Amino acid sequence: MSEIKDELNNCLYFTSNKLSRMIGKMADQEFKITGLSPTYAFLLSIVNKKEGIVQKEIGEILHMSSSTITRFIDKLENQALLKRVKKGKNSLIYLTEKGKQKQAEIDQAWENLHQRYEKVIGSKEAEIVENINKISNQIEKEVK
Amino acid sequence: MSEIKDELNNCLYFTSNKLSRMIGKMADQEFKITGLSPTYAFLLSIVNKKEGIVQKEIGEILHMSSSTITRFIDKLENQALLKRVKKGKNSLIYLTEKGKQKQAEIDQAWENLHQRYEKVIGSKEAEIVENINKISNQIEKEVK
DNA sequence: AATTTACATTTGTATGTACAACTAACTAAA
DNA sequence: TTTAGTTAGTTGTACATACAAATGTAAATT
Repeated sequence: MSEIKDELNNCLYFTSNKLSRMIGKMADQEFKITGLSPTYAFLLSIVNKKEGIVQKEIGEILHMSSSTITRFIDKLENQALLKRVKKGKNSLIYLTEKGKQKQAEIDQAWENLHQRYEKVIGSKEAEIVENINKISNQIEKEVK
Repeated sequence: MSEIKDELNNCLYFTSNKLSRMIGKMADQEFKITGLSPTYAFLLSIVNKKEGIVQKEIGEILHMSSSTITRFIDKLENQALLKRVKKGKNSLIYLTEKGKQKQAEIDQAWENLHQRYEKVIGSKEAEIVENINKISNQIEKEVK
Protein backbone atom coordinates (compact mmCIF):
# COMPACT_ATOMS: atom_id res chain seq x y z
CA MET A 1 0.00 0.00 0.00
CA SER A 2 2.66 2.49 0.91
CA GLU A 3 4.88 0.75 -1.64
CA ILE A 4 2.57 1.69 -4.43
CA LYS A 5 2.57 5.30 -3.29
CA ASP A 6 6.34 5.23 -3.38
CA GLU A 7 6.34 3.74 -6.82
CA LEU A 8 4.03 6.45 -8.06
CA ASN A 9 6.08 9.15 -6.42
CA ASN A 10 9.14 7.87 -8.22
CA CYS A 11 7.44 7.99 -11.57
CA LEU A 12 8.03 11.06 -13.67
CA TYR A 13 4.78 10.61 -15.54
CA PHE A 14 2.77 10.55 -12.39
CA THR A 15 4.54 13.31 -10.52
CA SER A 16 4.54 15.72 -13.41
CA ASN A 17 0.87 15.13 -14.02
CA LYS A 18 0.23 15.88 -10.43
CA LEU A 19 2.33 19.00 -10.47
CA SER A 20 0.58 20.17 -13.57
CA ARG A 21 -2.82 19.78 -12.00
CA MET A 22 -1.81 21.49 -8.76
CA ILE A 23 -0.10 24.47 -10.28
CA GLY A 24 -3.03 24.58 -12.68
CA LYS A 25 -5.36 25.15 -9.78
CA MET A 26 -3.19 27.89 -8.43
CA ALA A 27 -3.01 29.53 -11.82
CA ASP A 28 -6.76 29.33 -12.27
CA GLN A 29 -7.20 31.08 -8.98
CA GLU A 30 -4.79 33.86 -9.83
CA PHE A 31 -6.11 34.39 -13.34
CA LYS A 32 -9.65 34.66 -12.12
CA ILE A 33 -9.26 38.43 -12.05
CA THR A 34 -8.83 38.39 -15.82
CA GLY A 35 -11.93 36.32 -16.50
CA LEU A 36 -9.74 34.00 -18.54
CA SER A 37 -8.00 30.75 -17.89
CA PRO A 38 -4.23 31.00 -17.89
CA THR A 39 -3.54 29.46 -21.26
CA TYR A 40 -5.99 31.77 -22.98
CA ALA A 41 -4.34 34.67 -21.27
CA PHE A 42 -0.91 33.55 -22.45
CA LEU A 43 -2.20 33.29 -25.97
CA LEU A 44 -3.40 36.86 -25.75
CA SER A 45 0.00 37.93 -24.47
CA ILE A 46 1.67 36.26 -27.40
CA VAL A 47 -0.49 38.15 -29.84
CA ASN A 48 0.16 41.31 -27.91
CA LYS A 49 3.88 40.85 -28.39
CA LYS A 50 3.50 40.07 -32.08
CA GLU A 51 0.42 41.44 -33.78
CA GLY A 52 -0.40 39.62 -36.99
CA ILE A 53 1.19 36.38 -35.86
CA VAL A 54 -0.04 33.26 -37.66
CA GLN A 55 -1.70 30.45 -35.80
CA LYS A 56 0.96 27.93 -36.52
CA GLU A 57 3.54 29.99 -34.73
CA ILE A 58 1.29 30.40 -31.72
CA GLY A 59 1.02 26.64 -31.58
CA GLU A 60 4.77 26.29 -31.68
CA ILE A 61 5.29 28.78 -28.91
CA LEU A 62 2.71 27.12 -26.71
CA HIS A 63 3.70 23.60 -27.78
CA MET A 64 0.14 22.80 -28.58
CA SER A 65 -1.51 21.17 -31.56
CA SER A 66 -2.97 23.40 -34.22
CA SER A 67 -6.48 22.11 -33.65
CA THR A 68 -6.25 23.22 -30.06
CA ILE A 69 -5.10 26.65 -31.17
CA THR A 70 -8.01 26.89 -33.58
CA ARG A 71 -10.39 26.21 -30.75
CA PHE A 72 -8.78 28.69 -28.41
CA ILE A 73 -8.84 31.40 -31.01
CA ASP A 74 -12.47 30.64 -31.79
CA LYS A 75 -13.35 31.30 -28.20
CA LEU A 76 -11.25 34.41 -27.85
CA GLU A 77 -12.72 35.74 -31.07
CA ASN A 78 -16.21 35.08 -29.71
CA GLN A 79 -15.34 37.14 -26.69
CA ALA A 80 -14.10 39.84 -29.05
CA LEU A 81 -10.64 39.82 -27.54
CA LEU A 82 -8.91 39.16 -30.85
CA LYS A 83 -9.72 38.81 -34.52
CA ARG A 84 -8.59 36.74 -37.46
CA VAL A 85 -7.62 38.33 -40.75
CA LYS A 86 -7.53 35.68 -43.45
CA LYS A 87 -4.67 35.98 -45.84
CA GLY A 88 -4.30 33.13 -48.28
CA LYS A 89 -3.99 29.97 -46.37
CA ASN A 90 -2.95 31.80 -43.23
CA SER A 91 -4.90 33.51 -40.52
CA LEU A 92 -3.20 36.54 -39.08
CA ILE A 93 -4.21 37.26 -35.51
CA TYR A 94 -4.68 40.73 -34.05
CA LEU A 95 -5.90 41.97 -30.70
CA THR A 96 -9.04 44.04 -30.54
CA GLU A 97 -9.21 47.13 -28.36
CA LYS A 98 -10.87 45.05 -25.69
CA GLY A 99 -8.05 42.54 -26.00
CA LYS A 100 -5.43 45.20 -25.55
CA GLN A 101 -7.15 46.47 -22.47
CA LYS A 102 -7.03 43.03 -20.89
CA GLN A 103 -3.28 43.00 -21.03
CA ALA A 104 -2.71 44.92 -17.82
CA GLU A 105 -4.83 42.51 -15.84
CA ILE A 106 -3.08 39.57 -17.41
CA ASP A 107 0.35 40.89 -16.51
CA GLN A 108 -0.83 41.45 -12.99
CA ALA A 109 -2.23 37.96 -12.67
CA TRP A 110 0.92 36.50 -14.06
CA GLU A 111 3.03 38.35 -11.56
CA ASN A 112 0.78 37.35 -8.71
CA LEU A 113 1.07 33.74 -9.73
CA HIS A 114 4.83 33.92 -9.81
CA GLN A 115 5.05 35.51 -6.44
CA ARG A 116 2.69 33.02 -4.96
CA TYR A 117 4.51 29.92 -6.07
CA GLU A 118 7.86 31.46 -5.39
CA LYS A 119 6.80 31.81 -1.82
CA VAL A 120 6.02 28.12 -1.76
CA ILE A 121 8.99 26.64 -3.53
CA GLY A 122 11.54 29.17 -2.42
CA SER A 123 14.77 30.26 -3.88
CA LYS A 124 15.48 27.25 -6.04
CA GLU A 125 12.67 28.38 -8.28
CA ALA A 126 14.62 29.42 -11.34
CA GLU A 127 16.71 26.30 -11.29
CA ILE A 128 13.74 24.01 -10.98
CA VAL A 129 11.82 25.65 -13.75
CA GLU A 130 14.84 25.50 -15.99
CA ASN A 131 15.26 21.83 -15.27
CA ILE A 132 11.66 21.07 -16.04
CA ASN A 133 11.92 23.02 -19.21
CA LYS A 134 15.03 21.22 -20.34
CA ILE A 135 13.57 17.81 -19.65
CA SER A 136 10.37 18.48 -21.45
CA ASN A 137 12.25 19.67 -24.51
CA GLN A 138 14.32 16.51 -24.55
CA ILE A 139 11.29 14.35 -24.16
CA GLU A 140 9.48 16.25 -26.85
CA LYS A 141 12.19 15.35 -29.30
CA GLU A 142 12.22 11.72 -28.23
CA VAL A 143 8.53 11.32 -28.49
CA LYS A 144 7.47 12.75 -31.76
CA MET B 1 8.60 37.49 -29.72
CA SER B 2 11.54 35.66 -28.27
CA GLU B 3 10.91 37.58 -25.06
CA ILE B 4 7.54 36.00 -24.71
CA LYS B 5 9.02 32.57 -25.21
CA ASP B 6 11.47 33.30 -22.44
CA GLU B 7 8.72 34.49 -20.18
CA LEU B 8 6.78 31.31 -20.80
CA ASN B 9 9.82 29.16 -20.24
CA ASN B 10 10.35 30.83 -16.89
CA CYS B 11 6.82 30.13 -15.81
CA LEU B 12 6.28 27.06 -13.69
CA TYR B 13 2.68 26.75 -14.79
CA PHE B 14 3.60 26.71 -18.40
CA THR B 15 6.63 24.46 -18.20
CA SER B 16 4.99 21.89 -16.03
CA ASN B 17 2.00 21.74 -18.31
CA LYS B 18 4.30 21.17 -21.18
CA LEU B 19 6.24 18.49 -19.38
CA SER B 20 3.04 16.79 -18.42
CA ARG B 21 1.83 16.67 -22.00
CA MET B 22 5.15 15.42 -23.34
CA ILE B 23 5.73 12.69 -20.81
CA GLY B 24 2.07 11.87 -21.26
CA LYS B 25 2.70 11.09 -24.88
CA MET B 26 5.62 8.90 -24.02
CA ALA B 27 3.60 7.07 -21.42
CA ASP B 28 0.73 6.54 -23.82
CA GLN B 29 3.12 4.96 -26.26
CA GLU B 30 4.63 2.64 -23.70
CA PHE B 31 1.32 1.62 -22.19
CA LYS B 32 -0.14 0.79 -25.55
CA ILE B 33 0.88 -2.83 -25.01
CA THR B 34 -1.54 -3.00 -22.09
CA GLY B 35 -4.49 -1.59 -24.02
CA LEU B 36 -4.93 0.94 -21.22
CA SER B 37 -3.89 4.49 -20.70
CA PRO B 38 -1.30 4.95 -17.97
CA THR B 39 -3.54 6.31 -15.26
CA TYR B 40 -6.01 3.47 -15.65
CA ALA B 41 -3.13 1.07 -15.41
CA PHE B 42 -1.90 2.70 -12.23
CA LEU B 43 -5.34 2.46 -10.76
CA LEU B 44 -5.33 -1.25 -11.47
CA SER B 45 -1.95 -1.57 -9.80
CA ILE B 46 -3.25 0.16 -6.73
CA VAL B 47 -6.11 -2.26 -6.44
CA ASN B 48 -3.71 -5.11 -7.04
CA LYS B 49 -1.68 -4.01 -4.04
CA LYS B 50 -4.72 -3.58 -1.86
CA GLU B 51 -7.75 -5.61 -2.80
CA GLY B 52 -10.94 -4.22 -1.32
CA ILE B 53 -9.66 -0.68 -1.22
CA VAL B 54 -12.33 2.01 -1.14
CA GLN B 55 -12.61 4.61 -3.85
CA LYS B 56 -11.80 7.52 -1.63
CA GLU B 57 -8.41 6.10 -0.85
CA ILE B 58 -7.67 5.52 -4.50
CA GLY B 59 -8.42 9.16 -5.11
CA GLU B 60 -6.07 10.19 -2.36
CA ILE B 61 -3.27 8.05 -3.69
CA LEU B 62 -3.69 9.36 -7.21
CA HIS B 63 -4.45 12.91 -6.03
CA MET B 64 -7.57 13.00 -8.12
CA SER B 65 -11.11 14.03 -7.36
CA SER B 66 -13.59 11.38 -6.39
CA SER B 67 -15.76 12.02 -9.42
CA THR B 68 -12.84 11.24 -11.65
CA ILE B 69 -12.23 8.02 -9.80
CA THR B 70 -15.87 7.04 -10.17
CA ARG B 71 -15.57 7.52 -13.91
CA PHE B 72 -12.35 5.56 -14.19
CA ILE B 73 -13.74 2.70 -12.21
CA ASP B 74 -16.88 2.71 -14.34
CA LYS B 75 -14.77 2.16 -17.40
CA LEU B 76 -12.55 -0.47 -15.88
CA GLU B 77 -15.59 -2.27 -14.58
CA ASN B 78 -17.09 -2.20 -18.08
CA GLN B 79 -13.96 -3.84 -19.37
CA ALA B 80 -14.34 -6.42 -16.63
CA LEU B 81 -10.95 -5.63 -15.17
CA LEU B 82 -12.27 -4.89 -11.71
CA LYS B 83 -15.52 -4.97 -9.80
CA ARG B 84 -17.26 -2.96 -7.15
CA VAL B 85 -18.70 -4.56 -4.05
CA LYS B 86 -21.03 -2.12 -2.36
CA LYS B 87 -20.79 -2.05 1.38
CA GLY B 88 -22.80 0.62 3.08
CA LYS B 89 -21.77 3.96 1.77
CA ASN B 90 -18.52 2.57 0.46
CA SER B 91 -17.59 0.71 -2.68
CA LEU B 92 -14.88 -1.85 -2.17
CA ILE B 93 -12.86 -2.51 -5.28
CA TYR B 94 -11.49 -5.88 -6.33
CA LEU B 95 -9.68 -7.08 -9.42
CA THR B 96 -11.28 -9.69 -11.62
CA GLU B 97 -9.25 -12.57 -12.96
CA LYS B 98 -8.82 -10.66 -16.17
CA GLY B 99 -7.59 -7.68 -14.18
CA LYS B 100 -5.05 -9.77 -12.35
CA GLN B 101 -3.75 -11.11 -15.62
CA LYS B 102 -3.15 -7.61 -16.91
CA GLN B 103 -0.73 -6.90 -14.12
CA ALA B 104 2.30 -8.41 -15.78
CA GLU B 105 1.86 -6.29 -18.87
CA ILE B 106 1.37 -3.21 -16.77
CA ASP B 107 4.55 -3.81 -14.81
CA GLN B 108 6.40 -4.31 -18.06
CA ALA B 109 5.05 -1.10 -19.59
CA TRP B 110 5.90 0.80 -16.49
CA GLU B 111 9.43 -0.45 -16.52
CA ASN B 112 9.81 0.33 -20.21
CA LEU B 113 8.62 3.84 -19.59
CA HIS B 114 11.11 4.35 -16.80
CA GLN B 115 13.96 3.08 -18.85
CA ARG B 116 13.01 5.20 -21.77
CA TYR B 117 12.86 8.48 -19.96
CA GLU B 118 15.86 7.66 -17.87
CA LYS B 119 17.81 7.40 -21.08
CA VAL B 120 16.64 10.87 -21.98
CA ILE B 121 17.09 12.72 -18.75
CA GLY B 122 20.05 10.82 -17.49
CA SER B 123 21.37 10.25 -14.05
CA LYS B 124 19.75 13.15 -12.28
CA GLU B 125 16.47 11.36 -12.69
CA ALA B 126 15.74 10.44 -9.12
CA GLU B 127 16.61 13.88 -7.88
CA ILE B 128 14.42 15.62 -10.42
CA VAL B 129 11.44 13.43 -9.77
CA GLU B 130 11.83 13.94 -6.05
CA ASN B 131 11.95 17.67 -6.52
CA ILE B 132 8.85 17.71 -8.66
CA ASN B 133 7.09 15.58 -6.15
CA LYS B 134 8.03 17.83 -3.26
CA ILE B 135 6.93 20.94 -5.05
CA SER B 136 3.61 19.56 -6.07
CA ASN B 137 2.88 18.50 -2.54
CA GLN B 138 3.67 21.95 -1.24
CA ILE B 139 1.52 23.56 -3.88
CA GLU B 140 -1.28 21.15 -3.19
CA LYS B 141 -1.40 22.32 0.40
CA GLU B 142 -1.28 25.95 -0.59
CA VAL B 143 -4.01 25.67 -3.11
CA LYS B 144 -6.84 23.81 -1.49
C1' DA C 1 -36.40 6.68 17.88
C1' DA C 2 -36.23 11.00 15.25
C1' DT C 3 -33.49 14.51 13.51
C1' DT C 4 -29.49 16.52 12.11
C1' DT C 5 -24.98 16.33 10.48
C1' DA C 6 -21.22 14.25 8.06
C1' DC C 7 -19.35 11.44 4.62
C1' DA C 8 -18.77 8.43 0.09
C1' DT C 9 -20.24 7.96 -4.20
C1' DT C 10 -22.59 9.26 -8.38
C1' DT C 11 -24.38 12.30 -11.96
C1' DG C 12 -24.72 16.49 -14.80
C1' DT C 13 -22.12 19.48 -17.02
C1' DA C 14 -18.12 21.96 -18.63
C1' DT C 15 -13.20 22.58 -20.05
C1' DG C 16 -8.69 21.58 -22.09
C1' DT C 17 -6.56 18.98 -25.18
C1' DA C 18 -5.28 15.64 -29.03
C1' DC C 19 -5.63 12.90 -33.29
C1' DA C 20 -7.35 11.89 -37.72
C1' DA C 21 -9.74 13.25 -41.61
C1' DC C 22 -10.87 17.08 -44.39
C1' DT C 23 -10.59 21.56 -47.13
C1' DA C 24 -8.38 25.24 -49.12
C1' DA C 25 -4.33 27.34 -50.84
C1' DC C 26 0.30 27.48 -52.19
C1' DT C 27 4.66 25.25 -54.49
C1' DA C 28 7.24 22.37 -57.44
C1' DA C 29 7.74 19.18 -61.21
C1' DA C 30 6.08 17.19 -65.54
C1' DT D 1 -0.16 24.72 -67.41
C1' DT D 2 -1.70 20.77 -65.46
C1' DT D 3 -0.69 17.61 -61.89
C1' DA D 4 1.11 16.13 -57.62
C1' DG D 5 2.69 17.17 -53.29
C1' DT D 6 2.94 20.15 -49.16
C1' DT D 7 1.28 23.22 -45.76
C1' DA D 8 -2.28 25.96 -42.68
C1' DG D 9 -6.30 25.81 -40.80
C1' DT D 10 -10.83 23.57 -39.50
C1' DT D 11 -14.07 20.02 -37.97
C1' DG D 12 -15.60 15.65 -35.93
C1' DT D 13 -14.86 13.03 -32.30
C1' DA D 14 -12.95 11.29 -28.13
C1' DC D 15 -10.70 11.35 -23.56
C1' DA D 16 -9.08 13.03 -18.94
C1' DT D 17 -10.36 15.71 -15.60
C1' DA D 18 -12.85 18.99 -12.32
C1' DC D 19 -16.63 21.25 -9.74
C1' DA D 20 -21.13 21.52 -7.97
C1' DA D 21 -25.33 19.38 -6.99
C1' DA D 22 -27.75 15.14 -5.92
C1' DT D 23 -28.19 10.67 -3.60
C1' DG D 24 -27.63 7.34 -0.28
C1' DT D 25 -25.75 5.82 3.99
C1' DA D 26 -23.73 6.16 8.65
C1' DA D 27 -22.89 8.58 12.97
C1' DA D 28 -24.04 11.80 16.49
C1' DT D 29 -27.33 14.53 19.08
C1' DT D 30 -31.73 15.41 20.84
